[in-house]
Amino acid sequence: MSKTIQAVRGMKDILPAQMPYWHHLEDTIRHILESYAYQEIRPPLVEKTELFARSIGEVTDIVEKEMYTFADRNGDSLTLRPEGTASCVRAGIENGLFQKQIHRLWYKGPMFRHERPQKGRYRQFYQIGAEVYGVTTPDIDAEIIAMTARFWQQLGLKNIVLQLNSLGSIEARKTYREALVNYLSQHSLDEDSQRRLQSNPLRILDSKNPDMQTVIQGAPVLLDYLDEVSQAHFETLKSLLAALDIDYKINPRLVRGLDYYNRTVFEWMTTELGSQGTVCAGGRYDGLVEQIGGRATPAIGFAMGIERLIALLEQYQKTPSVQNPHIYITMVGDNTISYGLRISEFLRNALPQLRLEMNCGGGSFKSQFKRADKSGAQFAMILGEDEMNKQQVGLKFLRQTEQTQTKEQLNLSWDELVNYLSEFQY
RNA sequence: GUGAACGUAGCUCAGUCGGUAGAGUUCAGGAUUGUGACUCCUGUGGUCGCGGGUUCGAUCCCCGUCGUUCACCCCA
Repeated sequence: MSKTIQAVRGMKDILPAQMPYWHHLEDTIRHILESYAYQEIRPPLVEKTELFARSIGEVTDIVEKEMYTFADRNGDSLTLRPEGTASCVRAGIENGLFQKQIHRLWYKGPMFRHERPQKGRYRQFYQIGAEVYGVTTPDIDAEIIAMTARFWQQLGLKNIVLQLNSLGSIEARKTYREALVNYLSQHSLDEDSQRRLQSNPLRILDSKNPDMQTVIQGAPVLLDYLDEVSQAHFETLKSLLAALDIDYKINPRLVRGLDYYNRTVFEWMTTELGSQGTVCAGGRYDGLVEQIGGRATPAIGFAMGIERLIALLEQYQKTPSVQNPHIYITMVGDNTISYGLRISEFLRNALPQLRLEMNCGGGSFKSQFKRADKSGAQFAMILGEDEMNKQQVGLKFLRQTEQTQTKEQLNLSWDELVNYLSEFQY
């Protein structure tokens, strides 16, 4: 034990028992994304550090203290991506995807942030995200939100609520920020808030400290500072959501942690995961492409935390179980192993859908049967010297279903076996 | 980064007011010389997270460290 190497802190193995949840979630989301005409993109996991510093914001926590940054052999500073949007934007610019075109992109994969691990928060965690480039109008905001709502509905997840806000234009946000800082500086703030006054004053509005609530109540409201265009954008979005019957709650204190957001921001939250309740979040970042060096291109996107969604799925247990083999092959007697191998390869040729598990590693006949039972297989195949000499197989039902009234063990030739199995409903 | 609780067999846990550990389960074998699920028997499996201190003696007490969990912070 003392010399064993453990996984690095905050990085977990996703074990076979969990895989059905992951597959189910990934498949469901991917099909929906495709039904909205999104196309997958897979940028590298590593980028130049500067990319994240410039997009996420120099003074954010992510960039200041949470990135896995290291020097490449040539001295370049590289970083394991802490989020997906920056890479997508970079890839889009580099490959000329945004030249007066509308692009709907999606990605999935691991992200890395050096945070203290906690429920729903890991140092390597998985996100699925989507982004749309080239659309200024709020129709796309509404479509994106409708699509995310469809995710939860399709996955059978309840109790996820939508919070919505508008940050206005970059200029409006700046004006508001000044007003807010001005107001807050005249009041006594707790330690965290004092720190945030410099870095991200809008965050102070989100403080959980009860002592801060009265100060927060009296603070100027962001929505009052919205420029006209942003206001109209927001109004249209709200009416579109109403037309789609999508419930939402305006949260004037909803600010995203990343600097690049403007106008629409939204968050899907649950109260069932402890303090990490945000399951999906996103918004507009109309200035980002230009900021990274591309031609000015409006954009909107979101990302969701897969571990958090899986945790919800597990609570509801709305998932198929692990894929058991259909047949477990047991063997006794001389030369029956090669007979078993030949039959199993023959069957895999004839019936590619079939899941076969060979008993490997020996063991008494009894223990082979125990393994067959444990494997969850529908059938045990028995291959002994008798069967081999007659070029047959024994097939025994291990489980009772409507289909298996015949509980008798069958003895079949190879061809009969293929016929029998091809008509069997699993 | 801050705080709290916890680290005993592959898994779930008990235990020793300080005298180097036990159950269930898993796995292997047997009762049933080629037939699982129930039952019974036997066996494998632990430097009690790691390092140091106190002590005749530490898994237990103390300190440190690593890890886990939860909360703060931050965020998906």
